[in-house]
Amino acid sequence: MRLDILKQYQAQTKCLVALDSIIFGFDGEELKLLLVKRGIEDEDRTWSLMGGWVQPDESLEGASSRILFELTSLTDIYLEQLHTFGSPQRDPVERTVSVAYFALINVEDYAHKLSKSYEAQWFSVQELPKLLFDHSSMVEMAIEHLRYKASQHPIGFELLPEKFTIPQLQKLYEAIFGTELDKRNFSRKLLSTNLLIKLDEKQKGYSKKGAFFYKIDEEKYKKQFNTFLNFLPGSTS
Amino acid sequence: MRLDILKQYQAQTKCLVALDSIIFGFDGEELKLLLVKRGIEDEDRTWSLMGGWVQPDESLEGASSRILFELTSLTDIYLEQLHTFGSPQRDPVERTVSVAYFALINVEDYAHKLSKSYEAQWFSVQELPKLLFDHSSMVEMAIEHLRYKASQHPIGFELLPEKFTIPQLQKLYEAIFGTELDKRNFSRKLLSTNLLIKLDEKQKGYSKKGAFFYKIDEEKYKKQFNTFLNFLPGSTS
DNA sequence: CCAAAAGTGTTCAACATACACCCATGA
DNA sequence: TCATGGGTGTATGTTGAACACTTTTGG
Repeated sequence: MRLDILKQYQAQTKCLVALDSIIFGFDGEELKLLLVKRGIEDEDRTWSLMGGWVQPDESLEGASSRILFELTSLTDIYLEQLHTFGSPQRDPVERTVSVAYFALINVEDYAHKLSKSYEAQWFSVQELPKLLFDHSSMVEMAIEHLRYKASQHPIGFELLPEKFTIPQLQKLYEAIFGTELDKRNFSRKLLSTNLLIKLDEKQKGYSKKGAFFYKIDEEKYKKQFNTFLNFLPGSTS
Repeated sequence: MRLDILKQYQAQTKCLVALDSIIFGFDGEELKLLLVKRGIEDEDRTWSLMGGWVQPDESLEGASSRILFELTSLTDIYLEQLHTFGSPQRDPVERTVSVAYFALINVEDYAHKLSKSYEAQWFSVQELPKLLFDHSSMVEMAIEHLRYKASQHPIGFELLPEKFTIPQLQKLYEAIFGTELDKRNFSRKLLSTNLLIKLDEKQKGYSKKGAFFYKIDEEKYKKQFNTFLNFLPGSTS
């Protein structure tokens, strides 16, 4: 190793590297965000994104899965790096570069798994509290990204239980985009992807007639994920 | 400030934070990447992306502009954060988290501005040399992102001189997507965006007839940038 | 039997594709 | 005058949007 190179490395100021997760969920009606209580002063412990430090021998993806697992006890979650935030003043305690991750989980199935060690709570994305540091900008970017992504890829499934109905899926898309959709066009478009497998079972309790459950064709879904599906749905009249 | 919080900050291992730029250019024929010579051993100085350290009081965007300016003397460049790379072993000297930035510049106009202090060279994206560390994955991701982005947004203009012809623009899109396009459909689609302003001047020297120059309507371009234009062009027969 | 949600088909407009010929000019 | 690239129009198929009625069943 050349000495001047080593010196150059040693001359650099190091930085704290943290990670924050924007965790989306869907309860059947509204798009939700999972927040925890956190703060640097006793008196102003505010709501914030779930986060943590990147450990010395940990990759960023590794850290994001670990942190999500600590909070939710879930593995195999849809997780995607969103953006890295690094303005010098973003953390008033000490300069910290934070890598934001974008996560999609299914509220209903896993609500009971939430760790008791955190004061965690689901908030509607419509009514978010004031957040720590620059977490509001992270959330804003994440919502924009969710829309972008959901318009191109059938990513919505990540937010639903394994078995879901078409009206449920439609409500999800309506929540993501904040619009109403025409159910005839929606279901036609959806079924034309051939990504759904119709089950014999019907949903009980929600409506009198009951809607058929579907599940996703995992094979095709994974294969087609990176093809553009132009999934932005047409609106209702 | 609560003491336990402060202690928690102090207990964390800090990390070197660097930045690498994937700089695209277009010479009228091929999509190019700007690389510099760099390396940690005398004997294996390899080609690499232009990069640098993030300074203590500098934002990430600030660092990326600074580093690009050092190399090219250009300001006001299209620059976008791509992804942060942080696997523990990516830099063999010491753990370094690197934020990759994606830059689009115009080769022709600014070729002469390249700093002499770096051994910099344009390479066709078709024939890239072996690169330092994980820079090849960064480049791969950047190319994919360029395609994605260019298919949705009229981002191609960033790679061209202020005045350009429609055949030039078509060549650029062909280079980005690695396909041939039908010029009739391409120009119709392009002009239908109403983003181009036809100039009186014609290009000289390249063809006998000469093609009209166009410039972009900056106003509309900026306004429409974040609308999806679905710009993926149809192919030729 | 009625209210509430599920499910389904058709028409029309817009857009994407395929395709071929004439134009301008420098050599 | 001819070779080279520039520029344009039309016909056809596909896709998305608008729109209304029938079905099921729990209360």
